[in-house]
Amino acid sequence: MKKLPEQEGGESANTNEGMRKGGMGRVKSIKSVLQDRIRGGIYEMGQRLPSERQLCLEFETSRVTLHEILIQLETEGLIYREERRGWFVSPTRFVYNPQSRGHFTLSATQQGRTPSTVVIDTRIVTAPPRVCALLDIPEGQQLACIRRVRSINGRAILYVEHYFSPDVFPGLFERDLSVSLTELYRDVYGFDYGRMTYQIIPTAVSGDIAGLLRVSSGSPALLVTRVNHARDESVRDCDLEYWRHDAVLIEVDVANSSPLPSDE
Amino acid sequence: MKKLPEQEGGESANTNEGMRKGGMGRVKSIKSVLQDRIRGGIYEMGQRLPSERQLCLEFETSRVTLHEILIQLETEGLIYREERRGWFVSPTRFVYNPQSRGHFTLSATQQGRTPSTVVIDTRIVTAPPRVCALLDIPEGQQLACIRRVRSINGRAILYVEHYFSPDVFPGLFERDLSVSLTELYRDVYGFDYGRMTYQIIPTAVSGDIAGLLRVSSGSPALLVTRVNHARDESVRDCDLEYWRHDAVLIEVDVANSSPLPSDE
DNA sequence: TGGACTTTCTGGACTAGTCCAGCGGCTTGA
DNA sequence: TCAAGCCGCTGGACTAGTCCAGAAAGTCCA
Repeated sequence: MKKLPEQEGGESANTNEGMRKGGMGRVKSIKSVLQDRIRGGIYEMGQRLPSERQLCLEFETSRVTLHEILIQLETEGLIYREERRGWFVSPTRFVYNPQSRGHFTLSATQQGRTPSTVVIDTRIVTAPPRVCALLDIPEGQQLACIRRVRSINGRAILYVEHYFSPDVFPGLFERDLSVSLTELYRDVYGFDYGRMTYQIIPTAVSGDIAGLLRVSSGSPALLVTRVNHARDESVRDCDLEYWRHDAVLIEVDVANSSPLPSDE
Repeated sequence: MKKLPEQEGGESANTNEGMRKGGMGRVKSIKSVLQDRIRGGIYEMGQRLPSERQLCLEFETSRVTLHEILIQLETEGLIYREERRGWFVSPTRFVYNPQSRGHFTLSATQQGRTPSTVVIDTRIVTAPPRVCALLDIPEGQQLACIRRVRSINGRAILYVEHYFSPDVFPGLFERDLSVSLTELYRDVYGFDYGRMTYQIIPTAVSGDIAGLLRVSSGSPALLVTRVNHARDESVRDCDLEYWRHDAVLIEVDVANSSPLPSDE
C-alpha cells in the first residue's frame, strides 16, 4: 500500500497495518522522507514540489493524508504554498530585531534580499479593541491607520497596521509611505522615541490579512505588537505586525541582562 | 462577513451547497460560531468542548471538516487538546519576558498561577548541530544537558534543554534542579551574567518533545533559544525552550531604543 | 499580432465512512 | 473493600472518493 523507495527500515508493509504496527505511522514516515529530500537539496530552495496527486501516487496514500503531511512541513517552516499554484521549498528566514525601529529595508538589503513595500490604504478608523488595550485609550476613539504589506524577493512576508492619533502627524497621508515611517517621523516631524514595549503572540490569520499574505485562512502567524512612547513617556503610536510564521526569525541582543530578583 | 446566531439556530443548510454559495464556506461559518461561544463564555475556560462526533451532528458536517476547524481554533490559541480526552478552552496566556533570567516561578506566581518543574534527566551528550551553531563550537563536542518540563496549573507549557560545558559547574547534577538554575549558578558557583542573545522561531514539535508537552506530533510551537555570555564575553551556556504556542505571550520592555541608522 | 476562449492542471473544500489506542467510569468478584 | 477487568466513549489516523475555483498554457480566429 505504500512503499518508499528505500525507506528507513526496509520493510514497510503493503497494507497500513504494517506501517502502523511498525511503530512509525504513515504520516511520520512519509514526512521524514520529504524532510530528507528538502534538507538534502533534492527539492531545491524556491522550487515547486511535485503536485499533491503525484505525491499521493508515489507514496500510495490518500490526498487527505498527504495534505496533512504538507501542512506539518509548512508548520515547521520547510515549505510554503501559493493558492492553487503549488507547494514550494521555503527560503531561509528573514532575521528581524523588533527592538531596532525602521530597519526593514536596510536589514533586508544587508541580508542579501530585495525588499519592497506596498501601501494598502490610509484611513481614519475607530480603534479596534486590541489597539485600545495596547494604547490604553477608551473604546470608540478615532485613530489614523496605515496598512502596508512588505515583501522579500517578491514574496509577501509581513502585513503591518500602524496606528496613531490623527493630529500628531498632519499631512502624513499625502507623503510617500512606502519608506521607513520612523524616518519620516524623525526627519519631517522632528519626533524622537523613548521607551518601547513589544509583544510576540503566536496566532492565526484569516480574512483579508490571510489574502494579503497569500496564505490560506487559518494558517499560523506571528503577531508582533509594538507600542512606542515619546521621551515624556506619553504613548505615541503602535504597530500590529503579522509575520508569515515560516519566513521570520526574531533575534535580539541584550547588552546587560536585568538583575535577578532576590526571592525566587 | 459574520454569520452567527441565526445561522446556527436556524436552518444551517443540510447540504453543503447551501452554505458554500452563501459565500462563507462551511469551515469559516462553523468556526465563527464556535469562536463566539468561546469568547462569549458559553464554553467556559478550562471546560471540555462537546465531543467531535457530537459537534458533527450539531453542525451537520463530517469529522474531517470539524477536526480541521478545531485545529484552526487551536492555532489561534482559543482551545487546546489532550490526547483522547477532548478539546478544552485555553486559559489566558502566560506572559514571559526572555530578557529576565530565571524568573519562571516568580513570574508565574505573580500572574496568579501555580508553577511546577519536573527534571526529565541530566546527562552528558554530544552537542546537537543546532547547539553547536548557537555556541559557536565544533561539531561532536561533549556537553552537559539538563532537560526539564515546566507546567502552569498542572498543564505542561514549556520544555527546556539546557546546555553547558561539563567542567563549568562541577557537582551540579547532584543538586535539586527543579528550581531556578540561574540562581544556582549565581549563589553556588558565584557566576554572573553579561550579555545575552535570544532568538524566537516559530516551529513544530514532534517525537518526545511533543509527548512531554502533551501535544500531538507536528503541532506548532515557539522555540526560544538563549545564549548567555560571561562578563568577559565568553559563551557560558544556552537554553532551547519549546513553548506551547497557545500558552505563551512574550512581552519585553525596552528602556531606550537603539538609534536610527542614517541611511535607510 | 494580440486578445478571447478552452483545456488541463493545481490546490481547496468537502463527505462518509473504517479501524485503532487510550481514558475513565462501571461492574464484578475475591 | 478494593483491585481487575470490561466497555463505552474519546480523539487519532487513515481511505477513497466528489465537486469547485483559480492559474497557466495552449489554440484559434479577427
